[in-house]
Amino acid sequence: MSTPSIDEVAAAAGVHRSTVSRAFSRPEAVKRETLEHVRQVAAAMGYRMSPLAQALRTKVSTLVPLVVPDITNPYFAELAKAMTAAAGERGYQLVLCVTENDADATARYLDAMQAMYAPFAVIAPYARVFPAEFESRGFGKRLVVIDRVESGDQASTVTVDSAAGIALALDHLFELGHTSIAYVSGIAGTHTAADRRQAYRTLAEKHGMTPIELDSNGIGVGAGERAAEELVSLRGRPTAVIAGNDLVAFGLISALGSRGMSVPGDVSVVGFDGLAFGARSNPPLTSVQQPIAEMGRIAIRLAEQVANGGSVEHVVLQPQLLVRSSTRPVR
Amino acid sequence: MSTPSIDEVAAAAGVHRSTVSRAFSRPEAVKRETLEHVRQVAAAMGYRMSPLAQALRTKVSTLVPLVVPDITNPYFAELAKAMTAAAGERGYQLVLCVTENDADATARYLDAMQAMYAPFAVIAPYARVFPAEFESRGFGKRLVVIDRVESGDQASTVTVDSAAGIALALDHLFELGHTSIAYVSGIAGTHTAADRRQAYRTLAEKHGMTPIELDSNGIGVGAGERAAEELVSLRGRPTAVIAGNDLVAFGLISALGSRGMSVPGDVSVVGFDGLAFGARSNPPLTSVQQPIAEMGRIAIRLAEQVANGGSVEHVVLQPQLLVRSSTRPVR
DNA sequence: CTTTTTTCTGCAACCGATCTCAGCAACCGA
DNA sequence: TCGGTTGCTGAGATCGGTTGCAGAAAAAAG
Repeated sequence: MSTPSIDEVAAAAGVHRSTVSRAFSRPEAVKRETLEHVRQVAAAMGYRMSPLAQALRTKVSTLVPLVVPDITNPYFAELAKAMTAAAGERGYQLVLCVTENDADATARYLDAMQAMYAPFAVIAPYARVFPAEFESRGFGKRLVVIDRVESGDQASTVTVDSAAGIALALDHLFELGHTSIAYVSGIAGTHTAADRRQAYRTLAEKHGMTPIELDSNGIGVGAGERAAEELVSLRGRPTAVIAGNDLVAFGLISALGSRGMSVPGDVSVVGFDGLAFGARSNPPLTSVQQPIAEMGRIAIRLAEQVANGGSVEHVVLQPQLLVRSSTRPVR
Repeated sequence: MSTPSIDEVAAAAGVHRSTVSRAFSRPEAVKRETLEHVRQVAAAMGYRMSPLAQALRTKVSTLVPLVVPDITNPYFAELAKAMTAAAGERGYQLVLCVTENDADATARYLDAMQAMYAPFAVIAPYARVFPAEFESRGFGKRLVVIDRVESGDQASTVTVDSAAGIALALDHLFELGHTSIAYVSGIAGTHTAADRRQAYRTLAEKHGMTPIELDSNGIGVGAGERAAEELVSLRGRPTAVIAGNDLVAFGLISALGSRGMSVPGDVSVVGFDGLAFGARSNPPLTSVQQPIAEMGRIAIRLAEQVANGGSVEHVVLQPQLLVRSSTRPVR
């Protein structure tokens, strides 16, 4: 037996539909006794309002799409987890939209969610995103991007300070005595990926080190593999490498292992993301940690802000260094 | 400018609402010329039907919930990916419901999806699931469980043959000369987890080996950690261990590494799941592979079957051994 | 004890579709 | 030519809520 409709509840409580409706969505507009009575009757009947009917009428739902390219990537998985919690706290229901990095799929998802009257959308991209493309897709500025964007007035963003993160990694390695530190960017074509890489170059030179970029024009997966290949063949081999993200770091360590090099024995590795899984990898990964939970909460806040007519904003968070076991003093 | 409503399209095409509706949902009931005309006008206006209004009226939506306890667990992430694809192929839209292993959250999700007129639900549990609990939650038998269940007539299931999988792992290790093979079950309280463990016991004894269970009453995360602890302190230390799932295997390898033991140098490890990530772990993980993509497709098929009044069914798939680098002949 | 204001509830239109039913035209065979 | 099908379209109720408006009852003001 399915849940009763509003009319059945109204009949049972001896009031009109609209009163039942108000009892739930605008309680202050109903006399106290009536309200209690209606709620009691409703509860007894196991009544719950239809979100469909509600959304249809009000043109607003509590569905919030989180668009990610690949849920299999633990970074996006952790983000999804954090965003689910953050959305739940504010009464929203997160809908995960996995695009497999396909622009069409993204567009379809956004259209579908638009049709469901989602109040706004959050998107965590794999490649540079052009908010203008989304403007036409109906969400306008009601969009939060977990990356930097080209033209800052079109969508809110929340990111972590790339330069600060890279500095954290570099300083840690300097303290351990490393002086030859390479960088693997990995596959992501996001602005932040580019920023981290640029930060590496700039900071390396600032410290009088010549930047060594591994797999510098790598495409697709297997960045770690290719980087390892390059690394072992390098004369004057670097003693440490910073990876643009944790997944690349894992791949790199694996590929290094296959070539008989151990981490941190032969080379130190620091990742970027600070994923929980890094604590159980072999070896546990030292990494620049992004405050993912906080990013989720902020993303929701920014989204609500523009949805309520507020202004677009760009929040940049500070990362922290998470020291585990993949780095060690240079011999 | 949002998408026009059916009435606006009808007006523009000079026909009645109902004709526009039929032009899309029951084209064979409309004269050819009318149909083409309506479709043309609709396309020109960028019209798309409101899934909300549609679902409200027909009491059927294309939303299919996939309930998983933790999207951060790569097994569930891969399952989600496969199910998204499988659902998409059949015209459904998967909605990921992450419960954080909380029964209330599960109930809330199921209620919500029921209210959205989801035709059925797929659930991948962390603990034993009792379909009876869900029967009352509105989905009745329109439920597919990615695990074995207690009473087989209440919900369809799709699983992989645990005994066959364990046999695969065991035979592989036997071929490599291992004779002392331990087992770590890990944290999952599912029926399949229990089945794998039982299969290990049975098969070990059948081969004249005394079963060695590590962390045999482990609770919560850190199974790999505790198992490693036990393993190193064991006299007559096993030369290989089978993990109940890949995640535990990763944790075990990590913890072993921290204790100065290398895999596969000191001990061989085989996992269970065959996750893609295992190819990039250190070392790449030998594992019993579940045909996850196929499981997704079958889950959808079974669900459709009971939704259309068909019968509950239990599909058991055969696993395959994925040999990578975490196993090696015994010295 | 009126008059005015406030509080509460009911009425009915509306959101955007679907679907049964009835009506009309064209077509069939007799 | 006429009754009976068949094919197509329109009318209007319906799904389950929300909300502006109006009116009754209660409270406050005069």
